[in-house]
Amino acid sequence: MQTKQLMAIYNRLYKAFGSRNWWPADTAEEVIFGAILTQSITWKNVEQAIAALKERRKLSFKTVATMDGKELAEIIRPARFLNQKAQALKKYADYFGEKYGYSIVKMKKRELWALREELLSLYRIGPETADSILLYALEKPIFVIDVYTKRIFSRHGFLRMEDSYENYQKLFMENLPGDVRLYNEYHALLVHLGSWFCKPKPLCDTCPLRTLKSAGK
DNA sequence: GCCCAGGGGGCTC
DNA sequence: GAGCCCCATGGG
Repeated sequence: MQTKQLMAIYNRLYKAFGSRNWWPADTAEEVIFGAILTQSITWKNVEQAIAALKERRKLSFKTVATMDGKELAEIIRPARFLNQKAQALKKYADYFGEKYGYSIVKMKKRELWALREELLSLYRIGPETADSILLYALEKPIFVIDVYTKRIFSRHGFLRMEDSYENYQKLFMENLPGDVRLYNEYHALLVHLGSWFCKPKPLCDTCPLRTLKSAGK
C-alpha cells in the first residue's frame, strides 16, 4: 500500500522537476566535503566554501590531514560553524587515511552497515551526513532523511514530524526496492521540492503534490 | 533588522 | 529519551 503511495509521489516529482543529477560535485571526495559542509546551511554557502578550497588546491583529504585547523577554518568560513566543520573535515581525513589510505575504491568494498557504524563514530557525522556519504559518494543503497523529507511526509500524513530518523528511513527502505539510482533521485527531488515549496511557511497552492490524497493512517 | 538554512554534539533532568 | 542551547555566515 505504502509502496504505491511512495512511488506515486516520486513519479509526480520526477514529472514536475525532472532528473536532478545529484550529487552536484566532480568527484567522490568532493561529495564528502559537501556532505559535511552542508550541515544546517544552504547549498549556496557550501559552493562558496568548496570554490575557496578548490582555488587553493585544498579540496583533498590527504591535503586536509596535514593542514592547520585554523587555516582550514578560515577557508571554509562561508559554510558557518567553521571551527566545528574544520575539525570534522580533519577527523574524517585522519580516518580516511588510516583506514583506507585515502582510497574511495577500498572504502567502497566495505559492507554498507559496517561502514555506516564507522562513519557515525566520527566527530560531527550523524545519520544524515553518514547516509549522504554512503549513497552519493560510495553508491550504497541507503535512503537519506533530512528536514525536508520529514516536513513533506508528515504533512502528507505518513509519520509525525517528531518521529525518529530511523522510522523515516524504514518507511522508504521497507517499501521501496534497494536501488541506488532510485534513492539518489528520490532524495534529490525531495530536497528540490522542500527548498521551494515546503518551507516552515509552505507554498501549498502551487506545490506539485497539492492534489494528492493524504496518506491518513 | 528579521528570519532561516540539505545537522550534530553536549548538557540536564 | 526528550528538551534545550551552542556553533556563528550569508541570502532573501
